[in-house]
This record gives sequence, C-alpha cells and structure tokens, in this order.
Amino acid sequence: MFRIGELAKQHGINADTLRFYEKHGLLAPSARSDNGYRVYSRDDAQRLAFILRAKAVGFSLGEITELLSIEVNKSQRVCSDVKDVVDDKLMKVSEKIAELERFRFSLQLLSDGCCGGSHSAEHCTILQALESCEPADFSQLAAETHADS
Amino acid sequence: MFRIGELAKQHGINADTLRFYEKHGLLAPSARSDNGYRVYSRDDAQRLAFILRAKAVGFSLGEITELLSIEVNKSQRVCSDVKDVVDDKLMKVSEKIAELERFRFSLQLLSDGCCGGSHSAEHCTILQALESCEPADFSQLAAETHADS
DNA sequence: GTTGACCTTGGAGTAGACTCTAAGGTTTAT
DNA sequence: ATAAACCTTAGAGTCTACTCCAAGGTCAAC
Ligand SMILES: [Zn+2]
Ligand SMILES: [Zn+2]
Ligand SMILES: [Zn+2]
Ligand SMILES: [Zn+2]
Repeated sequence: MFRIGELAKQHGINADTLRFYEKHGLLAPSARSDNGYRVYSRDDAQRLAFILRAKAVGFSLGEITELLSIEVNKSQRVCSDVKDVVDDKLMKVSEKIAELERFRFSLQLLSDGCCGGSHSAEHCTILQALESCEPADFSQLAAETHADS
Repeated sequence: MFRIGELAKQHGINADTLRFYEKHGLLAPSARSDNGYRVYSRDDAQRLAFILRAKAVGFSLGEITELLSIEVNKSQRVCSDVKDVVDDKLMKVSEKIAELERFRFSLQLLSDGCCGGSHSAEHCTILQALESCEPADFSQLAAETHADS
C-alpha cells in the first residue's frame, strides 16, 4: 500500500503524472484512505509498471490504454489481438524512422557541401541550396564543395 | 505581387499557414493594398520557398527562424554559423532515429515472440513481457516462442 | 443588386504528455 | 504551536504547427 508520492518516487516519475494517468483512465488507485489520500495496492503498482514498460518501447498513452483493455480481460482476447497492436506500432515507428532518415540524408548532404570555415556566408552552399534548389534534391551539392580560403 | 490565397495555392499550403508564419515572425508580406489585403512580393515568395525547403529537410519553425536570421545578413555571418545549425539538427535527428530504432528493435522482439494466433491471450508472450520483464530487456522472449495450438 | 469568391481580425480548438499553480487539509516532529 | 513535508481539487499553462471559426469588409460578374 503506497501513497502517491511513494509510488511516484519508486518509479522515478512525478506524482502529477500519476494523477494525470488517473484522469485519463490508465491507472486509478484501488482505494482511498480516511483522509482522502490515494492508496495504491501492489496490483496498482504492477499496472503502473506495465504502463511504464509499454512507454519504454514507444507506445503512446492511447495505445497503452488499448493494451491495458486487452490485458484486463485477456481470457476473452486472443494472441492476434495483441500482436496486431504491436505490429501496427511497428509500422508507425518504421515510417517515422524512414522520414527521419530522409531528413538525415539531406542534412548530411548540406553539411558535407559546406566548408564550415570563417569566410562570409554569402557563398555558403547550404544557404544557396535552401534559397534555390528543388526541395529534397540537394544531390548537386554533394559534388561541388567549396574550400575555406 | 500575390495575394495570400494565390501565394498559398502556388505553394500548396493553406492561407492560414501564411498568417500563422507572419504572426510568428517568419514571413511578413512587404506591403498591404489599399483595402488592407496582404501583398507578397517575389522576394517574399522566395523567402517562403526557403522556409518550405527548410521544413522539407526536417527543420522546425524555431530552427528556420534562426536560419533566416543568418540568411538575411549573410555578409556579416560565416559558413560555420550555418553549418553549426545544420550539424546541430543532424545530431538531434540522429538521436531521435536511435531512440526509434530501440523502439523498433523491442517491438520486433515482442512481435516475433507472439504466435499471433487465435488462442486465448492468457499466455501471450507480449503481455507477459509487459507484465514482468525488465524494461528494454525482451531478449528472453526472442528465444522462446509459442505455437498457436 | 446580389451572389460568390476573396480578404480582414481576434480568438479558440487540436493533439500528446505532462507540469504547475492556487488554496487549502493532514501528519509528524520539535 | 508551528514548520515541514505530505496530500487534496480544479484548472491553467507548456510546446509545436497549424486549423478553424465568427463576424464582417471588398470586388468582379451577371
Ligand atoms: Zn564555406
Ligand atoms: Zn557554408
Ligand atoms: Zn500465441
Ligand atoms: Zn501472443
């Protein structure tokens, strides 16, 4: 039986975060003490641990809500229900990675084209690219770099 | 000389977005017509193109503000000023990719461990992992998968 | 002279995940 | 008895990048 501050400290989170999770239906303490304080049971703590582990693999609170709703009556649910949620997330994460890798590629080309020296930025290839290149076509830049002279 | 709707349409964006950029100091029309309409010059359009190209490589509006402030007085600035912004972003993007790849790895292990079949989720390895594994240590799961029988 | 397509403004709403504030009640120690 | 360290609530604020709304002004066409 833990009070909000204890449980929060144990898991390295803010007590406000626990109130926030409660307001959003993720985790409610199973009891209140006479003075109105929230009282969390060991089961509550386990549910919190579930939430935090799911967060640690990238799930949003909305997705965790879905996972929890499967978890609480898992006898009625099947493996594919669970795996679908994971595979769905896997796709979203992969798409986000792909987008960021496109960013990284373009940024690397921009960086490689610029001498990074201390001459005036008037002829900086990065600025020139952003001023006039076709979007997402910085490949011209990759070839011609200029020297800091 | 373009009105807000024209300029927006030319660039495939919403007129509201242009007003938003103006409010946040990214792009103000260089004139207003007698009736109070915004009037964008060709220079304004080029500045917008700069903003959109920067967005296309992943820069946030805050970062674009910084790039623009360098661009407008580039004669006073040097290549390293520009390259620093790009390299800074490159690092942030790489870090975000690394985080998402950790997510992807964990999610893949979770997915691989689950049969995805139609038997009760009571013994689903995904739920078991989220209930009891050490965070970010789903490697045990990778080995022992169960069959849908 | 009215319809329709444009434009203006200020302000509110959205999503996600908190984080903080104000105003007050409770418990424990000194 | 009073300070500190807890706890309560409702509600506001943060960040990002828009997007939408209401109420109204402008302009060209028919
Ligand atoms: Zn240079
Ligand atoms: Zn340069
Ligand atoms: Zn199974
Ligand atoms: Zn399973």
